[in-house]
Amino acid sequence: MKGCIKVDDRKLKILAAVIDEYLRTGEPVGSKAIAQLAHIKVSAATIRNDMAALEQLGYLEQPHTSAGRVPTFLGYRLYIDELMTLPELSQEEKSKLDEMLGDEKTLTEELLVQNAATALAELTQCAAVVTNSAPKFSVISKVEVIPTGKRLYVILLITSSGNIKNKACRLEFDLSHEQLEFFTHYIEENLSGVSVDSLSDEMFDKMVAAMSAYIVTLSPLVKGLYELSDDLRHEEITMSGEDKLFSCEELDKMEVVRFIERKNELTRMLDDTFSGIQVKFGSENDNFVIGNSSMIVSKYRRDGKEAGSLGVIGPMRVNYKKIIPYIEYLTQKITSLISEEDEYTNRLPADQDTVEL
Amino acid sequence: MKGCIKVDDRKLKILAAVIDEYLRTGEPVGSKAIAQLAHIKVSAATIRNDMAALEQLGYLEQPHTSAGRVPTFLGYRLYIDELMTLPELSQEEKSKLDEMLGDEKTLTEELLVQNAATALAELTQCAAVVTNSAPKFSVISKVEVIPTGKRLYVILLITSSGNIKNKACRLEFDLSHEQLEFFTHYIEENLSGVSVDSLSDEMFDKMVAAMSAYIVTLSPLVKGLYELSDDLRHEEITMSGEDKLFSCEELDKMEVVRFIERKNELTRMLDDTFSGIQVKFGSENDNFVIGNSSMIVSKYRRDGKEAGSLGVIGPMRVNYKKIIPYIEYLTQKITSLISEEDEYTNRLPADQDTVEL
DNA sequence: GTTTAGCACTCTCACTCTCTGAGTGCTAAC
DNA sequence: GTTAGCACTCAGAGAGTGAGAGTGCTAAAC
Repeated sequence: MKGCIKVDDRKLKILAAVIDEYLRTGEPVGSKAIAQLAHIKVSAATIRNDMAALEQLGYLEQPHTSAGRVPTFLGYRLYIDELMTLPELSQEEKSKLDEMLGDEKTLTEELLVQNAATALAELTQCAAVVTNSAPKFSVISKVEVIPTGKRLYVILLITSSGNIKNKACRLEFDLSHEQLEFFTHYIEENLSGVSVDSLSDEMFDKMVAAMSAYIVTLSPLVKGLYELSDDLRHEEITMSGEDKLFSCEELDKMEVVRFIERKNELTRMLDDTFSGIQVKFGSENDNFVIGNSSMIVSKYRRDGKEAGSLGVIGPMRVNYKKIIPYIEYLTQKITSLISEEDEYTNRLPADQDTVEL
Repeated sequence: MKGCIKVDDRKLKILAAVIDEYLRTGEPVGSKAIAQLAHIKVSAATIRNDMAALEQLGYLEQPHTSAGRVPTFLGYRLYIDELMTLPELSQEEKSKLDEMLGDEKTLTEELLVQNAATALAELTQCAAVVTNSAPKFSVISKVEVIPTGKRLYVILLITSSGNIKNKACRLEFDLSHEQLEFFTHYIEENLSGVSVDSLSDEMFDKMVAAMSAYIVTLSPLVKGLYELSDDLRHEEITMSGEDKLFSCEELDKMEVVRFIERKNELTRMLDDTFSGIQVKFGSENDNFVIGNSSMIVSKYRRDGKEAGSLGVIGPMRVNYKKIIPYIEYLTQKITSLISEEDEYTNRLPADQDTVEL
C-alpha cells in the first residue's frame, strides 16, 4: 500500500513549502496557504492530494481532521537533511558575530567559547550549550597542596590547556610537616606531566597503597585529588540563555527544569564523534532531552583535533536557516582562532564538513 | 470609620485560624470551615462578622464576593510577627537535619553550608539560598601568577578563610622573565596579608602606576587581578533547588527565571544587618523579588561575627511553622560548628535572637 | 450589647449547546 | 494528471444554565 506512493519532485517541494510555512507561522498549514505561495504553480486540490500522500508516507500529520498539516519528526529530518536551502551569511551578520565574540587577542579559549554561546543565545533566542574537551587532551602542568587554615588544605591542579581546578579539604587530624612533605612530593612526582586522559583509578589505588601509614590522616586529600581528577576527565558543559527555553510555548516547563539540572549528561551525546552540523530531536520517549526540542551542534577543533562543541537547544520549530549558518560560522572561526597560526590546514576540513549536512 | 473597629482577641484568633487553614489548603477559607475547627467556639455568623471586620482592617481579602477569604500582605505580616506559634523540632527532625549536614569533621565551611542549603531545599520544597561573607572578612594568604601556556597566565588568589579564586589571562605580547618577576614580586609584596575588605580601587591605581613601563604588556594581568579581587569583595550567593520554584502554581514562571538570573542582586538585601529570622515578601511593585514570594533567612556567625546567611525562597503560601524552626536550627548548628570550640559564647546569642521574631 | 439562625443574594465553575470557520476528502469534469 | 465543487468534520468561541459555596443583612435570642 504505502510502497505504491511515489515521492516525486513536486511532493518534496510541497513538503518543503509546508515546513517553511510552519516554521514561520507556528500554525498548521493548509492547502490554500501553500497554493498562494508564488513558487507553487498547482491548485489547492492538487496540493491536498499530495499532502494526503505525504501524510501517508509519514512526513506530515494533522492535529485534527479539519486542521492543516504539521511536520512529523520524519518530516523535519528530511527537511533538514535534504530539502532546506541554507542562505549565506551577509557581511553585516559576520561582523556582528565577530564583534560579539570579542577581542580574540586577549581572550582565553574558555572566554571565547563562552562569548560565542552568549551570542548564539542572544541571536537565536534559544539556550546555547558549549563543551570544552580541551582538559581531556592536556597534561597536568602543576599540582600543589596549599595549607590555608586549621586542618584546611587547598589542592590545586592546573593543566597545560590553562584549566584550573581546586578544592578545599578539611582534615580530621593535624598534618605533620613530614606528612605534608611526603604527600606533596608524591603527587608532584606521580601526577605532574601526566596526561589527563591517562589518569586512572589504578593510579589512585597505587597512591593509597603508597601512603600506607599516613593514609588515615591523608585520605581526605587523596579523595579530594581523586574528585578533582574526575572533574578534569569529564567534559564540562556550560549553558547560557537557559531562560529562553521557558518563554517557549512548545516546551514543557518541568521538562526544561529537569534538563537544565541534568545538563551534564549531555556530554554523553556530544562525545560522539561526528563532523559538520548535527541536528537531533528530543522525542517524547527519550527521557532525557526535552520533548519536542531540537539540538543543533557543531564541533570546533584545535590544530585539527576535536576541542569542544558549540550549539543551541530550542523548540523543534526553530529557524534552522538562520541558526545553522551562525553555528557553522562560529565554530569555524573559533577553530581558526585557537589553532596555531596556519589557518589553511584547519579551514579546509571545516568547509568540507558542511557538505555532509 | 476604620478607627472604630476594635481588634480583640477573638478576631486575632480567627485571623490566625484563617491563615493556618489557608496555608494548609491553599483555598479561600469560609466562615463555616473556621466554625468547624475545634478551638473556635463561636458560630459561623459571628465569624462572618469578624472576618468582615478583619477585611476592613486590611488583614484579609476576598478573591470575589462569593468566595472565602485569603490573607493579605498585612495579614501575613501580623501572622508571622505575632500570631504564629512555632513548634519545637522533634529529636527525629534534628537528627535528620544533622545527617543531611554531613560529617562536620571533614567538611569545609563551604560544603557544610552547601549541604544545609540542599537539605533545606529538599525538606521545604522551596529554593534555598546561601551567602558566604567569609571572604570579605579574611586576608589574602597567597597570590601567585602561574604561566600555563603561550602568552597564557593563571592568577591565583587564596584567602585565609580557604576561598580560592583563579583566572586565566591571555596576554597580547610575550612576557619577559624580568617582567614576570617584577609583577610577581610586586603583588606578593602588596597584596599578601592584606585584608580583603581593605582592597580598594586606589590600590590598583597605584599598581598601574608602579608598572609604568611594563603596563602595556601587563595590563591584562592587572585587569584580571582586579576582577578577582572584585569577586572576593562581593558576597557570593548560591542557590539550590531552584527547580522547586517552577512547580509552584502561585509564582510566575517568567519572574522566577528573571529572579534566578539576577540572584546576585540578592546580596544587597542580605547585607542588611539583622538578627534572628527575617521574613520578607516579594510584592508586585518590587521589580526584583518574585511577586507573591516569601523569603525566609537567617544569619550564621563565626566567632560572634556575621559569616553568611541561609534561607529559602518560596511562595508566600508556605509552611512557615515548619521552615522557620529548620532554618533556626541549621544556622545555630552551623554557627557552633564553624566557630572555635567554645560553643557557649556562640550558642547564647543565637538563642536570644529567636526571641525577636 | 453581643451572638446566632435564617434567608436572599452574588458569583464562580462546570457543563451543555450552538454556531462559525477552516480545512479536508471525494467525485466528476476538464 | 489536474482542477472545481461540494458535503463533511472538527476545534474553538460564546451563550445559557444549574449547582454550590459563601456572603451580608435582619431580626430574634441570650
